[in-house]
Amino acid sequence: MKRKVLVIAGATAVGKTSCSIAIAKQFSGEIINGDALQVYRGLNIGTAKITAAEMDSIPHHLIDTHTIEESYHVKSFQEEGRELIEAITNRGHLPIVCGGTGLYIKSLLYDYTFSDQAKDEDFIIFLGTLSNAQLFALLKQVDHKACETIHPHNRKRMIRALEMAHLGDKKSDIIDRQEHKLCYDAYLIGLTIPRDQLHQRIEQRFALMMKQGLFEEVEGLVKSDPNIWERQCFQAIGYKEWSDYFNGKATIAQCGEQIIKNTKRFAKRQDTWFRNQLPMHWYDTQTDDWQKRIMSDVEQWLQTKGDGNHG
RNA sequence: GGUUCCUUAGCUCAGUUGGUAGAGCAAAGGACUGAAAAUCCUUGUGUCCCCAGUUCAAUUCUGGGAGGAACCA
Repeated sequence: MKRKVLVIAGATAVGKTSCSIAIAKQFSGEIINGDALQVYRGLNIGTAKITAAEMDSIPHHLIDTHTIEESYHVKSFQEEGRELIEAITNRGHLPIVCGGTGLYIKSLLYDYTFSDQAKDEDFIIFLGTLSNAQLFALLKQVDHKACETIHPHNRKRMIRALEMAHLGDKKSDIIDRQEHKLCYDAYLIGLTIPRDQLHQRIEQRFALMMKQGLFEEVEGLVKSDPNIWERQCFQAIGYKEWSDYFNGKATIAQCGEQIIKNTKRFAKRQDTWFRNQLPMHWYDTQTDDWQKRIMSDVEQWLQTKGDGNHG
């Protein structure tokens, strides 16, 4: 029988965190963070990370597990997430994945496979010297099928596919070998709210972040690490935008505008992902009874036998 | 009060020697299998401020009106 996993997903600032706490309390759950950037210690305000007080003694996992010098990847998330689901289930608790990183959540729930092969840095450096057209031509030779889904301008994807082929397992072959079915008896909750209201919430939340000391947090990180701008974690919205300020190219207000704009775009991409990539059950947080409906739907789902046919 | 200039997409502005219009930004939609808060793709009908005149035809020319800007009193 498949393990039960509850997922709470949706765009940034819809209210996933408070929803997850309410559900965890009701069904004795433990929360697995599904946000790519909340694993980094020190990135707190800008990632809207849950505070110890907000956790309300609900166990949380995959938060603050990495330093800002480290890099985190889907593969690690998938491995650690699966181990956690196992452990939490064995404890008699309900695993609840809560977050907004679509790829992470999908790779955890489905049979995505990532090889163990080590990187060939020299090869990647070589690929970096090629033009887009050259990369595409090369990919066409080694993995013709992958070309169908990778746009010839998307360097990152072309380089990765070429790397996979170089290491001996083509991207298209790996995908063909998968069943593309849920590995768990998962119930996916998608939180949503009309776009214009989400935009308002994003603006309000940014103002709150500034009040809570976002700028000071960034300033502290900049002072503590001379290479901070090259760190993977500093491609996060709410952090990367400040480089213009520290270079003297923008004011604090201008950086703030940029952060709000990027957050709105990000929220749109998240919506698109969850809408089209995963079998979500949507709940509009504008309706009065959305929490009640979630509680009763989850209750019902918990009583079914794990056949994985939800969604 | 006078003179000159301005009014076109959500915003900033091009433009049409008269044949109903297009850039940037914003926005919307989409893709996504080891950076994913990343990376990449697609999308422009709008009373061309209002009214009247000239004209086969006016957003474009003429007159009037409204709103705005600068300068002069």
